[in-house]
Amino acid sequence: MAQSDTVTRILDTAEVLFAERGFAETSLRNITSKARVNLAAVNYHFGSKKALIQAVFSRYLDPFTLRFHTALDELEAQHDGQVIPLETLLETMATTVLAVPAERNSLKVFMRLLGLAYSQAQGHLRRHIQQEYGDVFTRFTELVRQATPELPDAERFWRLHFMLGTVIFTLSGLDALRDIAEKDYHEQVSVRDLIRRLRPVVVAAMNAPLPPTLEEGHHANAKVS
Amino acid sequence: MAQSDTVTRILDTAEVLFAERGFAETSLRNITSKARVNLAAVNYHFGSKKALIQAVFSRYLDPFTLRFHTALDELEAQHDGQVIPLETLLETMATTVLAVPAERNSLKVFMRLLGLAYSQAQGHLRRHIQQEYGDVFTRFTELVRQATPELPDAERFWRLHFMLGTVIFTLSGLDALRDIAEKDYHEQVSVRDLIRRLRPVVVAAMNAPLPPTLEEGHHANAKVS
Amino acid sequence: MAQSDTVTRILDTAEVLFAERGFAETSLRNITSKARVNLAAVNYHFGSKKALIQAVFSRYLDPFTLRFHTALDELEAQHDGQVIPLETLLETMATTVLAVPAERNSLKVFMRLLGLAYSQAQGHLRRHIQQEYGDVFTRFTELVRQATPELPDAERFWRLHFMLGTVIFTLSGLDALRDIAEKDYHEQVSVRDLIRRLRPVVVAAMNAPLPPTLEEGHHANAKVS
Amino acid sequence: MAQSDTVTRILDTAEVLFAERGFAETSLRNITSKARVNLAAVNYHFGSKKALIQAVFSRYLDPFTLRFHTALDELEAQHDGQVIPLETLLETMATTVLAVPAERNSLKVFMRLLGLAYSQAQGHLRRHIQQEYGDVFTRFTELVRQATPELPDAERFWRLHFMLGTVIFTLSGLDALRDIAEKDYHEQVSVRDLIRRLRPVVVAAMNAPLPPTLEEGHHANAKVS
DNA sequence: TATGAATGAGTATTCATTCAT
DNA sequence: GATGAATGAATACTCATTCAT
Repeated sequence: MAQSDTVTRILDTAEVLFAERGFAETSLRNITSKARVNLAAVNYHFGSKKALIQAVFSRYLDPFTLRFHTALDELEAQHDGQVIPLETLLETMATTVLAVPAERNSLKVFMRLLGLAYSQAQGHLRRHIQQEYGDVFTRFTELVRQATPELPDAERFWRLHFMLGTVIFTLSGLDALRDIAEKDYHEQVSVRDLIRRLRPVVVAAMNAPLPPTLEEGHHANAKVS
Repeated sequence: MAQSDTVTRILDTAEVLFAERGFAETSLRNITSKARVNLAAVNYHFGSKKALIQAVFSRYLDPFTLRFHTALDELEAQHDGQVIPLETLLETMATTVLAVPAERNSLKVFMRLLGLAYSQAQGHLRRHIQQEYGDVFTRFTELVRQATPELPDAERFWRLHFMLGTVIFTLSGLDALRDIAEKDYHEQVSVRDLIRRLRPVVVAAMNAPLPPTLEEGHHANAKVS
Repeated sequence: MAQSDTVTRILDTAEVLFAERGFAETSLRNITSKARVNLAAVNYHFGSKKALIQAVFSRYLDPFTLRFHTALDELEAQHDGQVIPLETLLETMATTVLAVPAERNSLKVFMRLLGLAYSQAQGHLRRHIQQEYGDVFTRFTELVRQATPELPDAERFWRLHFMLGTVIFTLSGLDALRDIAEKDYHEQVSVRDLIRRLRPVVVAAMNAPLPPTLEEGHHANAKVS
Repeated sequence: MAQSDTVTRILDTAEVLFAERGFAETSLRNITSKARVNLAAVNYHFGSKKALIQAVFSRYLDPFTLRFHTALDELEAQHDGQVIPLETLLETMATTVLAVPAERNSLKVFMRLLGLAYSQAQGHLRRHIQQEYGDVFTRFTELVRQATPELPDAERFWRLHFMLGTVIFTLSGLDALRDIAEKDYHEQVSVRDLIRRLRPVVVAAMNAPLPPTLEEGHHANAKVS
């Protein structure tokens, strides 16, 4: 158990420090000294810093993938071949996202990590995530496609990413925003509260009217790369 | 020209490398060697790496602030005390954002930098931006407030940040997304094209129905920190 | 032995180089390259250059403090509550000072280091010495007080420091002075020889007549800051 | 006059900073920025940092040498071939030392600088001082020799340096000692006050009985290098 | 005469990783 | 299975000095 304990303490400490400072700004010394673990333990147990970063993500994403597949299985069984409404799909995803960290650490940390995964120069991480967890997202987007037949494929693709940006940006920068919100509007904002606010916005965004096509749109008058 | 040249080359190189790899992952050696400039030149001209980072932002944000203030002045003059419609405000902002980098480097870099500013552990940078450029955003949000009187203040605050997330996330991760989009949908996506797609989404999101209040909403059944 | 060896070699080399050139003029590169040790070893074993400087002193002062306390214990036991004569106290201190470096390196190095500790801009070092080794000096000065009841406290304070200056200045600049002395007076001067010369001078200085009080002294006629 | 002004400001600033922190710890940047002078000015006007250090000393020592020679001329004229008493010689030296800085900056700075000259690794400085100002000290020690005919030459040499140590150590570390003295003995100590205390001590020290010769002294029983 | 720009060599320190035990 | 010691490479930054103007 001593080994397992060491591994767990490294992961627990690493995820918090990564979320707080980013990957490059968190040294193995930071992690091992805060975790009260030998400096060489990370390389011993994980092999490298990169592998540790991936392990931190796996601890969240593995159970998420499992649960999400199960939830989608149930949804499909319930609807028995019929189209699952968009709102139900989004609802299900939100519920699953919320459920996983509830078992473990905090949702905030998870979201910070997701934000970092996108913004920081960790190509290996993006590749790792894409490779290990791409399937469930492909399945999900296919269901979304069926739920929004009127949307051109490209439009749907972009809108899904618009919304991904909304969610990740907001939840990963939650602390800073929450501070401002509380100071200016004297409001206590919980993650659950934020999800409540997100729902109608996301739905409205997905159902927004289509943009004018390029032909009938305004003429570009400046070159922008 | 000698001084100006060195300073400019440092800034040009730094902004590209920062955008590609992030701040911590870009060393002064990286910058100076790629810019073909002496290693000590950064500290000579800027004082520190932090100051260089801030200078990179200032080169975008200074002209942006200037132009945006001017544009808002014009808008207010045109509407002569009457409320400026939300779409006009968003349109104006988009135009200004597009105009500035067009004079300089690329919009993509600017957006990547903005994304990094939010996600990376650069407290000094967030403070610097807030302090130097907070005014024009305050002015803008006040105009948005007048354009959306039916929205509660807190709701407007969050929706603006939802949309900020959408824009920054999408535009800052543009390259990766564009690759996928082109592969899957055989579509060439320009920034201008993306802005066209963003417009109806943002408007719809801002005008989405209000969420149910907490009292009448679903009961929370899981604790999420 | 590996660890002990590296640490010892760093300390041995550092104390010699510090004594020769001073702290600021001795770089960690100087030390590690001369000690045939990895450049990072100093930071690994000591944490910082400051800590190394303090460690160099501790290696002398720790055994000195121990021995001096023991010697004073013995003196007090011998005199059984009666006042210990000043000359005995000075004799004991001299003997202890001589004994410690005899076990280790050279007295000359120790004295050079002490001189540096006072003259160089190493506030941290003065604080460290004061804090770690202040007790034994307090004990010593208290015994000196009892041995010289006729001296006003302030006068005794200053005279002790006058003598400290004599000893440290002479012994720390020993090499240069010795060169001159040998050239001019064809005399081989050992440290032991110098101590012999110091004894009557120090005793006479401590027992010098009191200066005229300010009131009856010469009137100051020039302002000196 | 602009040039002269620049030179003076550099010298004024340099002597203060050198006295506060030492030579190595004071950079040309420190000096020039505090003096509000161009960074290249030191090298322009003095040629190098070493030359600046020497110039700082010359500004004190040149007038000192002049005055001291004059004072000794007068003394010799007054005593007309007869031996000048030791106390008179010491008195004259003290007066001259006090007089020079009174015209310029502070005595404390001068003494700090003298202390540094001895303790810091500035071989060039010691050589410079010896070479430029050795004569007047040779003249002075010859007069001291005549005033103390009973002292063996070597003994006189050492005692003079003992006293040099007393004076330089005390006056150069004055600030720290003054702080302690004021805290412990509630005494305000001026330099003039300290000189008053030094006088009887130095005289007593110079007149101390001769030490036992080596033959009749205690036998050394430990080798000390 | 004076200075802003530039530079090559240097500083202490930190890094992830390796290795012998 | 685990760890203290060690290391080579890199980090940001500072230095005194030079040089073109």
